[in-house]
Amino acid sequence: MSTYQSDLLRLLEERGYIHQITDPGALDELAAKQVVPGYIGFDATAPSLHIGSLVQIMMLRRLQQAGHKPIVVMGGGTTKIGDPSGKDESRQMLTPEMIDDNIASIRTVFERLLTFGDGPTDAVMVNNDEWLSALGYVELLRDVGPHFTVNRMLTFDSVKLRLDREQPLTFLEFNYMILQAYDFVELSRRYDCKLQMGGSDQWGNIVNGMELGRRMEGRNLFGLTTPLLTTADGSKMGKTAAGAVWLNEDALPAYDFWQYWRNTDDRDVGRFLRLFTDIPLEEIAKLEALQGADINEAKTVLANAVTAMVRGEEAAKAAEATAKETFAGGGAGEDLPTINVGTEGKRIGAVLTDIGFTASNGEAKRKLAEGAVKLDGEVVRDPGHLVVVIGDDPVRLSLGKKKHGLVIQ
RNA sequence: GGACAGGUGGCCGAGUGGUUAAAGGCAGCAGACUGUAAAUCUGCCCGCGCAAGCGUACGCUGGUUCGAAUCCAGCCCUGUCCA
Repeated sequence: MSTYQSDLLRLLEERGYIHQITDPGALDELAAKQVVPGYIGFDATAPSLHIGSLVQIMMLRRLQQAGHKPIVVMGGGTTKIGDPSGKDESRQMLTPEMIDDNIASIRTVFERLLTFGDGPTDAVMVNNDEWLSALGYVELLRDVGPHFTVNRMLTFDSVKLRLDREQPLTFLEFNYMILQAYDFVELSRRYDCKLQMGGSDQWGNIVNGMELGRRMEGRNLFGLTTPLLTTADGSKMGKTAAGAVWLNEDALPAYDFWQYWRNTDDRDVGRFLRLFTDIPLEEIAKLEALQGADINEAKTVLANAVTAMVRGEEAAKAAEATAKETFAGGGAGEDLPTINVGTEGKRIGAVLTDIGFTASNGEAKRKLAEGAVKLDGEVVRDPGHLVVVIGDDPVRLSLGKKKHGLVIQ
């Protein structure tokens, strides 16, 4: 299987990105002899992507590392429609301004991971709204419509799922796949884009795009999907109780981001190191081989590498230092969340909620009753307890073993 | 437009007039055990309040009743079938 001649496919293969490829042989040949522009589409529904998208972003990074051209397609236009796949309900509509703001915010993360510019292998970011909004309805029906049969559209998982679950699928959403397919055609015209990548759930959409390209323009296009990434316990990546693990700093502090990786399941460590870091494979093999508690070392390496890449070297260092002090030393690092209670002090329940450890005063009280709350290592159970800080020394506040923060005056 | 079925807490899903803040499951949080892992066991799991207590909640709006998620009417939404 791993007899690829191109750097690209070898790299993707050995690091575990490949689930399916439409025509591996031909793509391999192409990638070995020329620069292959490839794209992945991203959602613009929120001001930040979360780590569920990180595999895709990494794939673009690999593409560039292997000497090809990554194209980041922001779904500004398709966001106006809403992707029906996997969603229970229709997506909420966003205003064009919100979408633009989201894209600008998301771009900051891409700029850390890809090299943008005008060179042949520099990354570019485009918004599919550019061409989708320009399409006239009649024109679209005439040019693209004939290449889709409703019969086939109905067989797509994204559609079938909704229908099977007896959930609504609006005509608007039904059109999503057509517009998405059209993206590929447009990108092949503009950038001679040859390859679309995505998660395995995008296979149908990707194939649609390829076919449309072939039928409309006679182009030979390729598709490649990654395995659907789940954690070892079977859950989808990127969601925690506190919410999604966002890539943008203002959506999730670096310390929490770092902690997410530090808490990786043992069984995922090797896989994640390959997918989400540039660490050489030999080194990963060594880390992966660590047994028992030693594997924590590998988790730290993982957390450092990913945080450094996404948030910057500084952020990673600060997060690691804080974690070390907090967990190993029993002290408190500077990077912990901090809350100010002023000179008057504040009731413990309010402090817990304000710092974000508990969602409500009620939950704070329950946790107090359970004996999960500590101030400077001392269990506090009284919900009426007033937290007062004397002088400049912060008080260390803990909920359970993992959530720590500092209370200052 | 018509007939039928349905809309319950983050999700799934019981409940069909009275301790029902609403069974059970999942997810989540905490405790024990550990390695900031997994598995397992235990507790918690609407909001406000230090507390007594209060306020919200079963699609929406009204009504019946001492009392409704449960009955009635209208409306909205979804599905299936018919036109």
